[in-house]
Amino acid sequence: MTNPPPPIDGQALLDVFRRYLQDHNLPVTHQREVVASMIFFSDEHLSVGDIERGLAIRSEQVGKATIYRTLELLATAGLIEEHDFGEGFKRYEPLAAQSQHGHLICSGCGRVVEFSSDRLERMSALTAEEHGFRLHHHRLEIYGVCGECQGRDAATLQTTSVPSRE
Amino acid sequence: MTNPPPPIDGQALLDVFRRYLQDHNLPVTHQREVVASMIFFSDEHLSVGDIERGLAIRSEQVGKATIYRTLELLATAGLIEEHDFGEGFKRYEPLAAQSQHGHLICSGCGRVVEFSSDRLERMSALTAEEHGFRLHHHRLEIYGVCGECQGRDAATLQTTSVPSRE
DNA sequence: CCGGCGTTGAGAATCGGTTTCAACCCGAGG
DNA sequence: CCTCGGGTTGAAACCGATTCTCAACGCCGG
Repeated sequence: MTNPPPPIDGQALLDVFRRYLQDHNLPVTHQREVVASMIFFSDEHLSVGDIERGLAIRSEQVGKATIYRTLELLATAGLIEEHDFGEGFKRYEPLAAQSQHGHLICSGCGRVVEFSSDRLERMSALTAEEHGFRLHHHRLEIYGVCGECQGRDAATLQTTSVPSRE
Repeated sequence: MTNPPPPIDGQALLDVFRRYLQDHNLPVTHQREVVASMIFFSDEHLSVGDIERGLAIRSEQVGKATIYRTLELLATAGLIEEHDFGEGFKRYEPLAAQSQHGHLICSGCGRVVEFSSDRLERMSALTAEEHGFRLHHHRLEIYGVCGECQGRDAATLQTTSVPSRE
């Protein structure tokens, strides 16, 4: 049930980002470093709001335009991945160069659990091929209710009558 | 390789929707019917803009607030599905009560091809179970470049370096 | 045919995200 | 160090999608 803690080396990613900037003749600015750090040193899927808030707590003020621009850079560099879980905004996570993975999303508490699967890899490659597509990447999201929330819901249903609405 | 034309019976879905409204003591209004029809009788993944435009062509004027409200109703009723292909707005498609499917999205032309796969069904069920989740639904999107666009890209690359036929 | 209650729709508000542009900073060259 | 120039920054304006507001309206049971 508990997923293993991500073995992400934020410092290493940050170094790669610095080198990426240098290689592309782009200035290594303080803002770029702190925004990148926020994501690299987090094991959550952060939203831009999360990043803004986190920076404010650290007394690092960075305009949101710069946050978005840095995220775009990081995505282009292939160091982070953008996700849309249908909340009306996007979330970002450091991209462990390792294999791709899917997301299990709890409709109850919003928790996101990552998983990877060779089966998934093989299947999407096969499917793309069948339709003449050159595969770039895929995105699998499984929505459901996690064990905890199932327990809570069951308890709630005991104490309340059945609501026809939701 | 070509995907079969959708065997969606729009009329049946519309009937289900009417019954759903009656069962929930909600008025069956003209607006609700025409908005639902737009989606039920289309085999595309329509955006709200598409729906507005389509209704305007039919000389059916429906406020966008009502369109959104009807879409929410339809989604709650489980008759349509909401999709976000990262275009900055959402798209909707009638939900054939049948099996779920995934989407192949061409990064070149934006074309969306549907596919279904028992393998996918089994895999997501298994994955959810492994993590203690009660599966609700899943969403698989495979991004790549379709055959046509691959051809066009190849041709473009030719003409930029080598003077040849168009 | 009536009345109540839910629906409708125009417009305003919200909200995530992008653009603008003048001030500013990184970093190569003196 | 100092200087310069192009890329970067950020406040605010802008944008498009979606939601909210609220008075007028229409469905439907009686």
